[in-house]
This record gives sequence, C-alpha cells and structure tokens, in this order.
Amino acid sequence: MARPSLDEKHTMPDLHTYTPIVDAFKTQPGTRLTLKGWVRTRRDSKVGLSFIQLSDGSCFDAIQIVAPADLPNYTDVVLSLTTGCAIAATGTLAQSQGKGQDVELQAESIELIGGIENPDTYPVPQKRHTFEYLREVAHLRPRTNTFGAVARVRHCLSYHIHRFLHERGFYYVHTPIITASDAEGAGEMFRVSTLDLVNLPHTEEGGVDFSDDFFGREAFLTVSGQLSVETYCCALSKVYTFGPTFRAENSNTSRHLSEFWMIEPEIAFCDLAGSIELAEAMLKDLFRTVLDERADDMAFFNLRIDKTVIETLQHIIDSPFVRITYTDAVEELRKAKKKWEFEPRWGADLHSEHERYLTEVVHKTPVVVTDYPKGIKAFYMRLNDDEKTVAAMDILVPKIGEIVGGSQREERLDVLDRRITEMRLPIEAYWWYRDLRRYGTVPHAGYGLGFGRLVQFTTGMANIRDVIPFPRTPRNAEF
RNA sequence: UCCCCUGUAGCUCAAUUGGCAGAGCGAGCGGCUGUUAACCGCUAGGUUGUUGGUUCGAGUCCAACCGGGGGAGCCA
Repeated sequence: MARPSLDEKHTMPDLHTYTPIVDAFKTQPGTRLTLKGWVRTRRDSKVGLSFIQLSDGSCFDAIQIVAPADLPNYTDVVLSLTTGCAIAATGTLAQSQGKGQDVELQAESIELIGGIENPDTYPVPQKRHTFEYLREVAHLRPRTNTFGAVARVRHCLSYHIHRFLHERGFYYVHTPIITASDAEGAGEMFRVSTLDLVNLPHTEEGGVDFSDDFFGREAFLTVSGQLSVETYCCALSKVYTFGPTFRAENSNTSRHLSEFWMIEPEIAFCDLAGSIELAEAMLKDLFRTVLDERADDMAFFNLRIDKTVIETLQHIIDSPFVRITYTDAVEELRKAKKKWEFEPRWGADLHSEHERYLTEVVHKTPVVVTDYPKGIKAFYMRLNDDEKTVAAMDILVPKIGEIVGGSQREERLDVLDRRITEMRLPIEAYWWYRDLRRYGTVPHAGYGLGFGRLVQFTTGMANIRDVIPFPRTPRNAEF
C-alpha cells in the first residue's frame, strides 16, 4: 500500500497536524514531532521519568514516549494517565537509552485530549482477554493488539483484491443489496418490507398483500450478487462484485455469519479451468502481499494466534493447488483407512470431515474439487457431457474448509431451462437471466470468495466473528 | 435446528460426600526501578445467569427458561 511519504504530506489536505506512529518509526532521530493516539500503558521511574506506550493504530507497534518529571503538568496529568487515555505528545525523536525499542519520543509537552472516566470500569485494560469477552465490547476491541492487527490485514486484503482484479482488466460492479427475486438459490433470505407487521394488508385469498409493500412486491436482502453480475459480465467481459451478502440461516459455527462480504469475479469466454486459475493466482498474490506489507501484524499472529500461519501461507504460495474431481475424491475417501461418521458416497455432498481429511491429511495444501453431481449443486452450473455432473468447483483449505465456491455457468438456454424445471424453480422469475442465453450467449465462469474466511485463514483467527468489526449472527446484532 | 460442554468479583477460574465465598489478573493507594507481560506490600470489589423445586441447610442436587463455547447441518 502506498502510504503517503513524509515528502508528499504537504500535497495532502492538512489532516495531519501530527505524525502517524508508522511514520515516526521511519524518521531520523533528532526530528521534532507531534504524536497523537491512545495510551497503552504508563510506567513511572523514580529517576524522574514516566514511560508511556502510545498506539495510534497506524502500525502494530506502539511507540515509547519518555515524559520527564519537570513537565509543568507532570503531576496532575502525566501521573494520572491510564490505559485508553487519548493524548498528544510533542518532542524530539531520539535513539532509545533503554532496551526493547530503537527510538522513543523525548516529550517536551503532553496534552490530555480525552481522559478515562473511571479506570476501574474501562472494559479493555491492559491484560489478557478472551475473544468471547471482547465480542461483548466490540466497540473497544479495536484498541487491542489482535483486533488492530486484524483490521489492518483485512484492509490490506480488501485493497489488494481490487488491485489484483483491476490489473487484470476487471471492472468492479455494484450489484444490488435489495433484490425482488427470492430465486437466487443460496439460502434463506431476510425480508425487506415497510408493511406494518401488526396490521398486515391481506389479499382476498387471505395471504399477505405485497402489492401494498414498498416495492409493490416481495423484496429481500441479496444472498449473492452472482446472477446480477452475470449481466455485466455478458457486456464488459471481466467483472466482479465485492459487497455484503445476507443469509437468514440459523447457523451457529465459527465460519458463518448472517451478514458477510464476498468477492464474486465473473469472466466471459472462460471455462471452469480458467476460473480456477484465476482463483489460485489471486489467493497466492494476496498471501504474498500480506506477508510483505503486513509483516508486523503477521509476526504477531504467528507468535500469539497460530504458530503455523506464516509457514502455511508460504507453503501455499510455493506449491500448486491440488486439483481432483469429485468422483476421484469420493474414491480416495472410500479407500482411506479412517472411520467416518458419514461414509463417503457418490451423489452425497462431502462432509466437513471429508473436506478436512483431503486438505489437512492427504494433501496439506488447498484442494480444488471439481465436477460435482448435478443433484447437489445449483441450477445455473453447466451440465457436463456425462449428463451426471456439473462444471462446479470448491476450493478447500485446512481448518476452514470451503473458501471458494464457483462454476462454469450454463450458457445453453435449452439445458438451463431443463435444469430449472427439474429443480422445480419458478421459471418466470428468471426471465432476464434467461435473456442472457437468448441474446449473444457466451461460455462464462466465476466464483465466490468468502472474504471473512479469507481473513480468517490469513490471520489464523479461529472464529469468523473475530475478523469482522461487528459480527451479525442469530440473536446477535448489538452495536 | 440437532448433539455435547458451560454460566461464581470488572476479566480468567477455584470451592472435597450438600455445611462460614477464594485465588490470579485488572483497578486504587504506597514502595522500588531507564522502565517495557515489571517487581514488593496494602485496599476495595459478590443477590453464585433467571424462576421454581428437594433439603435443617444449595455455588453444589432436580426442572424450565435465558446467555456463552465446541461439534454437525446450511454455505462463502
């Protein structure tokens, strides 16, 4: 990420009457600076000094400020600073006399900007906290090491997804959040309505009369931008969406959210293999970039969260993803000397234990499973010549399982219609989707990459609720 | 939604066969120190998730409900 260099600062609006700590660390000792941020800890020395660890979130490390006892407000302000206080400190950057840091700020003045009402009630004092507890104080958890690091990595991944796709000629399409179609076929939907719930208008047959509703018909939050983005794909060739999606499933796991972000590239004149290549290149590019640009945060995750993350990411960057058909995968699983809770069987979906075995035990790397039975996959996936399987793919990674799900789309109208009918879906609802096959249809393919799962995998964080600022899950929408 | 575990101080957890509610961390005060996961001492802090039941007596046993965690399913 191109942070503005110090020289470029003057070309920016004067937001910074102070220096971000990330820049302070790169500054020559002897330079006079003002720093602003939040106090992590204060330690006093009877030599006549206080040491203040200051963090502003611009990088992982906090900086040490040395506050001499002869500051005019030393007794009444400096000595009462506690964890969480917001301050401004002006002074000279100096080579540290102590161990543990290279540079520190020798303060000439310290100004209290925002104090702590009562240190005893501050929810995130400088001590160990469980992630479960921190979820209850989600408005203050970004001040902790872990959540600051997650936020920076999340930003880095987000930014470079756009960069990666942009560099390859993809256009970013804003697909709608509200959809009038309940036929997206990827799970339970949240209803969007302005009807008065306690006094619903009824039709003559006794059902709810949605013609009185805001859109004059039933409306929902989208579960996927795919169907919409296919329309732009069949005009701009290479496109993607990156936005929130919503699933009203009663899912209670460490890798599901009711509101989550997803990247959905869609590529015209492309088959399944092409979309797998893109997904693999994209994941590798992202891992490489994060290890490079967020080395500070990644070192922390590797030390405190998961001692194998960096090694795992590096290994993935260096080796090709394993590709295996569903049929071969089932064969391999059946041959495995392992007791399954669910016996692998052709025609049934792979269970969590099967996916983990493939990716964690057999291959120890991401595994791309392709060509699933048509009966367990969505209507829009392209029927293979065997008439039994469809050109679908899932990319499985250790611990998390499915991180990408994609397919080549069915571009033949007759086959598409047959599939819609077979699956007893309301064909009228797909009129505009079917039009794409009537007017200049082309082979195309795409996939959905779960952004939260990507952040989870990259950081080693065990629960998806801890890689998004304010997780929405069943019975939980505080904040 | 199903299975298993769990709910005690601000946080993390103890509390013997049912018998006086405890510790560490954090916080406050004091001491020590170019300190840095600091160290030493003192102090404050509790309707044991809720409701009901069994019992002379319930943190402990029983029931229902509510929250949290792990696994499964749904998927990204």
